[in-house]
Amino acid sequence: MAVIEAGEYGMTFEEQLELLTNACVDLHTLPELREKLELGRPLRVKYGADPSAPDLHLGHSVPLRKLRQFQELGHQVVFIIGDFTGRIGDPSGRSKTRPMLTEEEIAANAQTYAEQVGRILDLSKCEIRYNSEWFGSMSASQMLEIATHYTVARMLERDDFALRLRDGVPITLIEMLYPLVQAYDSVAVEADIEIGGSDQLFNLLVGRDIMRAYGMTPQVVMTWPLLLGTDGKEKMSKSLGNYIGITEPPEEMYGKLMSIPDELMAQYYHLLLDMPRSQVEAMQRDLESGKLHPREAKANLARRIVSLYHGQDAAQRAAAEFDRVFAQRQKPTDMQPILLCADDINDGTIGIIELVVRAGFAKSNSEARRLIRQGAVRVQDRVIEDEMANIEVEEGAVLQVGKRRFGRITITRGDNEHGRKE
RNA sequence: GCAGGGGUGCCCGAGCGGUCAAAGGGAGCAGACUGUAAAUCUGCCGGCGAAUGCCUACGGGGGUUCGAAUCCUCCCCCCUGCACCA
Repeated sequence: MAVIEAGEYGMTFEEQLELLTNACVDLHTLPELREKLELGRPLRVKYGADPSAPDLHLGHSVPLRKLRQFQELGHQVVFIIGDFTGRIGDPSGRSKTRPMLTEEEIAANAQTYAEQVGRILDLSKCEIRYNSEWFGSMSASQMLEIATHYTVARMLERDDFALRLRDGVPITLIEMLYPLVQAYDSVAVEADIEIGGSDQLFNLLVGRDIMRAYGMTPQVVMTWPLLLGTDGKEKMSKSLGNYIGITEPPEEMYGKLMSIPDELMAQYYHLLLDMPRSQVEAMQRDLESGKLHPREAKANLARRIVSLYHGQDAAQRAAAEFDRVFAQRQKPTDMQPILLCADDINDGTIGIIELVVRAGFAKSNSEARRLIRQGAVRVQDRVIEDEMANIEVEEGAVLQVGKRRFGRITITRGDNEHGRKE
């Protein structure tokens, strides 16, 4: 999974700089970065992870891929797991209380996290640190001392604090302390550089101040844009459901990538495939002039991204499958089974509503009924419009709901357990 | 602690005794159109039911009423201002 193509070694200094700063939004500061790189030693590049959300998506992959590049250039990645803060819990954001995590949960999350990160980074070369290492044994007075180095006014400069204050959304004190805690991590691990998403800019900059307060050379801060989600409107996030997980199967990933709005392609090429700006612009010109069909550009994008996580063969197969189902309107080669057993079948038939629910394509009978009324349900390519219809049960018969959900009837013998929990 | 303003469906938000499963928007789903894109248009969007309908739901408990999301009461939570304060 080469992040950097041929010629990665023996890159000139300027080439390295260009690679590392590609797509970067904030850089504090370029002269300092040069200076650090010129030291000629492996730099300590810090990245913080939140152990409460172990599911990684392509949005997370942006900084992670950047870390990978640092790694390839011989630098030391320092991965911080924020277990100390995670254990405290925090009513952060709007009104949702972030759950307190137990040690076991954090350990489990960290494990899941590591597995996923390992798909992008060479974990054997990462230094993984838990911040309870230094905070766990810290005295209250040491903790308070950290707080002497920052003012409330400066904390309120942070956009989301300012907005929440204005809108009357509560801000707890612990939230104010978080940036300091994160900043102190940089002191503890002696970070040379800290990278993150652009939403982290404030926290990363606090790190610089706190390091200075502790008599250290401030870390260089670099941030990358937050990747927009598949809806093209909001940043990619699991809770908004507009994400593409890095562990998703190739077909799924490919399909989701094909469904992004065209306007998003440039960003995805730039951030997820490291295409330099000049090339992105060239591509956009070709799209505008009609020299390049958007569909082609998107298919190429999807194939290349899927390749990163599943290899070229899988990406190729996903692409072929996609064309088969959507361009040629054929059925997918693999369909999820709809398990039915003798109990479910009356005189060789099953009610269409029950079938749709059983297949998992509707959460309730009402929903199934609606789908049928709307002409979304097909059995063996025939639209079923009568919600009372009984369907002949045949092994291998295909149920389709909407454009993309397919299931294949599979008859099982023996007692039926699914669907009737009592 | 005092005063005032709030808590409504997945989210935002209107309703302020019956006509409320609750306006409107967003999200979601489906249909049309397409490049499974976006945009647009149409429909759906608590559960059970073939259906008249029934059940559950407007922070929680109790009450008034023929009838409560709407009124009273207690409790919980949030916000704002004032007071208090190391």
